[in-house]
Amino acid sequence: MRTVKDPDVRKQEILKGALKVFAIKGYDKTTITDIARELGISQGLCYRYYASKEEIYDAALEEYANYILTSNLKRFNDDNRSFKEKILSYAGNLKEYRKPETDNEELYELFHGQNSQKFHDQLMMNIAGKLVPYIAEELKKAKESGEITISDPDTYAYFFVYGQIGVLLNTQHDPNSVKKIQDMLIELLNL
Amino acid sequence: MRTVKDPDVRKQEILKGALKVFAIKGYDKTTITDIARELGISQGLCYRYYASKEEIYDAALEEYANYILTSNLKRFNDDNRSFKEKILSYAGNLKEYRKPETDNEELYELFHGQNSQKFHDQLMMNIAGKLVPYIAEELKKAKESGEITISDPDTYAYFFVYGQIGVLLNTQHDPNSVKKIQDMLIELLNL
Amino acid sequence: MRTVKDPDVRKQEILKGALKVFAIKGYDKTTITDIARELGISQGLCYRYYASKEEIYDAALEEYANYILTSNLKRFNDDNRSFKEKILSYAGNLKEYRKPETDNEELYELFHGQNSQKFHDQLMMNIAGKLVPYIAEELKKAKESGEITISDPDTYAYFFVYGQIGVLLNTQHDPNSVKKIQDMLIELLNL
Amino acid sequence: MRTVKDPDVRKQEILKGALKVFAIKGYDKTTITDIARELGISQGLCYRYYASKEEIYDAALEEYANYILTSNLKRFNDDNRSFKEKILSYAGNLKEYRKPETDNEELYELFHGQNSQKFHDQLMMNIAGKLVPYIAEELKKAKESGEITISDPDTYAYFFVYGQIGVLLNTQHDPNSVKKIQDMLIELLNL
DNA sequence: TATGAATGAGCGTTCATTCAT
DNA sequence: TATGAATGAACGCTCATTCAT
Repeated sequence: MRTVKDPDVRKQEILKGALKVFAIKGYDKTTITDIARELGISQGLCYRYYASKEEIYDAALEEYANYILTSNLKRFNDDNRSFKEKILSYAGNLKEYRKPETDNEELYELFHGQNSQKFHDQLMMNIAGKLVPYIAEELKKAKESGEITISDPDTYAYFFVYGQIGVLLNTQHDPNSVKKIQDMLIELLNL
Repeated sequence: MRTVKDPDVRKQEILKGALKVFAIKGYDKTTITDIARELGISQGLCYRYYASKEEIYDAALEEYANYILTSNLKRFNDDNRSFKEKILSYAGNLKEYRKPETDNEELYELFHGQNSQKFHDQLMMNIAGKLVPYIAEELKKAKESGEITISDPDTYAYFFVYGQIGVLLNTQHDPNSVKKIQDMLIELLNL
Repeated sequence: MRTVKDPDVRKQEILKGALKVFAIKGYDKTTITDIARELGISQGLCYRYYASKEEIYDAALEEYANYILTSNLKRFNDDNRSFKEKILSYAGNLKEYRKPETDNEELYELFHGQNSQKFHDQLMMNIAGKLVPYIAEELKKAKESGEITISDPDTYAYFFVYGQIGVLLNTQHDPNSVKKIQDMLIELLNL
Repeated sequence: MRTVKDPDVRKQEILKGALKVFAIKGYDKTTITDIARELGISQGLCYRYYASKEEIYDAALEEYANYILTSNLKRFNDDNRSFKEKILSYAGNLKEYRKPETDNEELYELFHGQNSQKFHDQLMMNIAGKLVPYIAEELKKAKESGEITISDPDTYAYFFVYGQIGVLLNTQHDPNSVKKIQDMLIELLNL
């Protein structure tokens, strides 16, 4: 059975299948055959679109990180909201990154498997790195407008992004974790 | 050339060699042969002391994490110091975890290689997890003594540990990173 | 040099090559590399068709046992022959199991090597186990028709099959062994 | 802890320990370390008395085969018994080879393990080979004395020894197997 | 474009054997 | 004589990658 598809569609499709398998089994334990079987294609085809397994992995991780970031920033960039609203909502956003509205719902469950820890951490780190500039930007604006008093917005940005991830990473099963972070932020920033 | 050594010495020696190679090349790319060659022993000998490559890796990571933690806590547990002193010094301590006084100096340079990112991250995560309880403890004491006003010390502990690591991780080449963190902490905690 | 073949053909081919090498060197001393080299293929290919060395061995032994059994039963099941004819011919059949009419002629010589003793024994045991039910069936028919007088056909079946194998095994180089067995059978069963 | 023993005692001791482990685990899966551990000695010591693992195995198998043979022949060689008594008792003897009177009782259970099949078969084959001459001798005497009428005692000897083993091998759990063989022998030989 | 049979380098691991003590 | 740490060759097996179809 030989199905011909538009190259761009195929490329995207491979990424999606790879993402799922990598998330379940982790990089090492995932084979190209696994990915091909997941998609119902041959291994050879993967190599028409990506030069190596590593390239597929990187692309898949990047893709997913961007996807999460984008859906989070949608709410974050809403200029009608105050700094306080934005900064407080972001903890909740991050927590729910695993509940995408679209067709990735099945992934939600995957990240609770044991094998996905490393993937999970890497994803978090990737997202955190991308998120920092946006938070820094907000902090700078808030500083200029006098809403908050801080010395170095960049340091704060790193600190807040990674700090929140740390809390979320370690309190995954605490339903109040978001609330606790928000309380803390209010205290710390005198909001 | 056959050199017989005390089992405990050998076991430790293997850990040290493994640590170095893992740090340089990362888990996957490191082979048992690499480790054996590094130490000038046969691969078979590694398996006399550890059951598998993974066991060696875990032991090496754990060992190093404990080493760093211990040397940091030495200063941290000094009860003559005030809360402020302790909390401010800890950022500096963490930053210098790669400059042990003893014989691990050679490792210092290793962590800048490209392949060590994953190892580095895992090490950080491991240390962070171990560190949190101590920070939480200090925060609780400071809260009770009225030095600071915070709602939930546990959340703060995660937040501060991971937040600081995030800053350090991303500003490795900024000589002022410690100073910046300290300034931020003073502001945030009104110290 | 890459030769693509039909999977079924390849699978059979591997079995045949494996059979030869196992017969020469025995299970332990045979490596997958040996088998691959014998066939002029890569070791990896063996694992595409069989999950392990043991699986290859079992399949090869089984295959050959069935082959011998089938060619023997062809003559044995000829209902035009009397019980006496059948039971006497079977010793000769078994002796000649190593002289297949088709393309296995080369195997004939192999079973005289020193290393093949274990393989040889196992093959014999396997065939014997498969043969017993047929002999038992014949004995039951002959008992019912009054051709012979025996108490327990099943016991006789085991006894006769293994007994004959024992003789053949130990008199491989005696050209009269078949004749001797036949004489004995005539005496024992008063045929 | 270093225990010095008489060389001959040690050599015998090693054989006994090896026998046990080989019987349980089979040749391949048994390591020299296993044997050494069983005996509470070092692996190195095994090599002072035997040149290789295979030599230990062969010696152990041979030793045990001889042991069983000897204890069986004790009863068999009793010249006060008639041919009929001897030939009928031998099936029972063989069946009980695994119940030695002395200190090998523990071995009795071992031969029921899954791994011991090959060892078991080899042992049987070995014993059978050794037993044939004695049976042949008895048959010749009986033929000369007119107790039985047979053409070629040697062929009969192989046939009877292997035939009986075949029955015993395949009816291990039938408590009447010995009785069935004896009935058959009486019929076949008109005893 | 797509398939999947075939390759082959390389891995983790085992263990009979050696030898410094 | 006895130990057991050390060796190293070899094994079974995996899998990213290639290529004939």
